[in-house]
Amino acid sequence: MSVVQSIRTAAVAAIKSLYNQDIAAADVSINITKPEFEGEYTIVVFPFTKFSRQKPEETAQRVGEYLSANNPELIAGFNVVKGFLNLNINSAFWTTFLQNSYSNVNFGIQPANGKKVMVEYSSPNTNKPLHLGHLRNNFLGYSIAEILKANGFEVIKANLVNDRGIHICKSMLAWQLFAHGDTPESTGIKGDHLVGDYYVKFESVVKEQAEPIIDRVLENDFQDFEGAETEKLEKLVKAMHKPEVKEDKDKYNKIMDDIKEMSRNKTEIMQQAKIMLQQWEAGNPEVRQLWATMNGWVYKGFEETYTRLGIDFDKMYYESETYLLGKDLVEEGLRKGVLFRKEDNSVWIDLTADGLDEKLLLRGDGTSVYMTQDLGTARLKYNDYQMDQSIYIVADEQNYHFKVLQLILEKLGEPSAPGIYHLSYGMVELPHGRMKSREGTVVDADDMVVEMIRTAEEITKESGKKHTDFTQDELDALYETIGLGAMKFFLLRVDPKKRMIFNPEESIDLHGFTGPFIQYAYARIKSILRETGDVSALKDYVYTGTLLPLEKELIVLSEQFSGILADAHKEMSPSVIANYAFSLAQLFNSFYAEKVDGVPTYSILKAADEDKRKLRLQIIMLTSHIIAKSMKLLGINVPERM
RNA sequence: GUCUCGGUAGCUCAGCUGGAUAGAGCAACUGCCUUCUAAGCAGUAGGUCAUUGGUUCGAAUCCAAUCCGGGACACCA
Repeated sequence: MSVVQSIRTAAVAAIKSLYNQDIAAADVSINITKPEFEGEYTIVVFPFTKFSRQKPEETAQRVGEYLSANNPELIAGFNVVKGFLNLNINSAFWTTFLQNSYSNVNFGIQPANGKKVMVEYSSPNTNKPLHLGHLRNNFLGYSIAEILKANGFEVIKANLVNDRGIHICKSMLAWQLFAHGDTPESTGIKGDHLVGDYYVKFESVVKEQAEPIIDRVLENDFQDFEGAETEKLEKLVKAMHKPEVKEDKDKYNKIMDDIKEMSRNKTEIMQQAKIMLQQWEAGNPEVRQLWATMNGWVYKGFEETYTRLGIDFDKMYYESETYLLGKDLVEEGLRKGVLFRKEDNSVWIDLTADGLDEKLLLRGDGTSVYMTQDLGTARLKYNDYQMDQSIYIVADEQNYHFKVLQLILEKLGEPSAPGIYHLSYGMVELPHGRMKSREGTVVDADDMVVEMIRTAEEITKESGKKHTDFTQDELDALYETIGLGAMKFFLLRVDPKKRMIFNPEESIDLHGFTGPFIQYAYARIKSILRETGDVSALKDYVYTGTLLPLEKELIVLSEQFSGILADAHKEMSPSVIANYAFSLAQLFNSFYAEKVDGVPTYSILKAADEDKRKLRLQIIMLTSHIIAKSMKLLGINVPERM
């Protein structure tokens, strides 16, 4: 049981005994004592005054007296400042805790709780390489999965690959038209990048072909369109010329975008892509062959990137195998009367009672939409694993989609419904706004990784450290550890909910609140531990002297680790771990560096006596284990030397 | 228009289940390498916690309204 939990329990008993009042443990407000006051933890007693009918000071005094009298093993003393009861935890409690924990590399990790969770993340499209946004998704998904494991859950890491659809056909068609048979082997270009290049090529041809169509539309010539489309365009063009629309830039741009989009759809190359999609769906052998070949290139490229990033999956799902799912769910829904059919044969669900709209689930021609497919996939996943929770790591632009997904599953009575959890994260943006592949402002993931590792090498060389006994392989591994560590930490240290801005002009820092800062603290500890020789004497050792301030602070902070793990899970946020690991490293650095008149206060190897040496060794060993574990939960490695 | 997320130091962010004088890092400025690794440490400076009201012994935190910014509300995925 953690210290805070012990205090809560004791406080509940105290209130019961003193005031005959039943309160919940969770209602005891406990803070970390501010540095300017004495003590480690503080109970806020203001809420107790309602039933104590005493002044806050008196209430605090009585509770303090009761606690120290009845829990001498835990509480050694207290002081009262206004309504704050500052508790001194018995220092034997801390040193016993330390002795129990210092050698445990899995300190804080929870035993299995019998619950199963799926985390779906990454889920890339196979028409272009990964970019910075995917990196945030990948690191988040990986880290959330590891955090869940540390909290005792069984975790299935899943990746649903978007390997079919019109966007894939675009790359395929452009390759067919313009590549002259180029392959990754013949060009030396990584497969996902090669395919991505043809996706870009496709878009540029569309743009070219759409221009004359747009021009005609703007001159009220609708020869490229028919029927309802012509009417819609007439309206749009008319609206565009209204003075109030011309004033409103947003409105004007929106109309212009609509016209552009409709025109793009009429281009010859877009028509060809649509035909190709139909051929793919019909199982045309030639198209399927090309599809398999090009996807194969992409997978090889992705595999390389995933391996380098240390990202892995337990289960792969492919949309080409799941896109037809969900139709049987729709049939069931119709039978149950949850869904309804319109005159044109399309199938809908009415969500207006829940404050949402009507949602289409099958088109008039019987084909399914994104939502239908996701409904089917949710059932497939559940049938595969019967997990208690299914987490989707997906950007916040899809908040509405997931809200609707869960609601529909609920209405259909699917057992997977209650477990659906959308871990919604904010987009990574550039200083000038969102990344747009059409505008070529996308930060490529592979480039980013190379750049970070190069920066790590540069800074390492500038640092003036002599790595004379490192082999070249060891140096390369070190740069990789530091570079990736900096990048992952950068993307994980911020609350997932918040969008973040990345400036490619400024390389990611390696100083301050960063991965390498924490890695450095770890390497420093390991450097000391290499010099200590036999540590078996620490095993049963419990320090009994007086703890100096930073010795105690390090133990207190370490003891909070399991609580931090629980918080990270509750908040679904790796940033909780990142912040904690940084605080711990920071505190260790102060401990390491403090000097009075040139004499280190907390020297370990040259401690004033054997007791202090043993105590401090236990402290830094525990610290090193927690740092290593925290970083592991973020998917970051720590170097033995740097 | 409706829904939703955000607005804290020049910049990037913590703190948000209400608690003591709002914290880090970067950038700026001052010190500290004959050292258990200076990717570090110690310090200075920097704030109307978007605004206004409300609830409370107590509000950055909860509620309401307003302003600013992102996103969503497709027979796209």
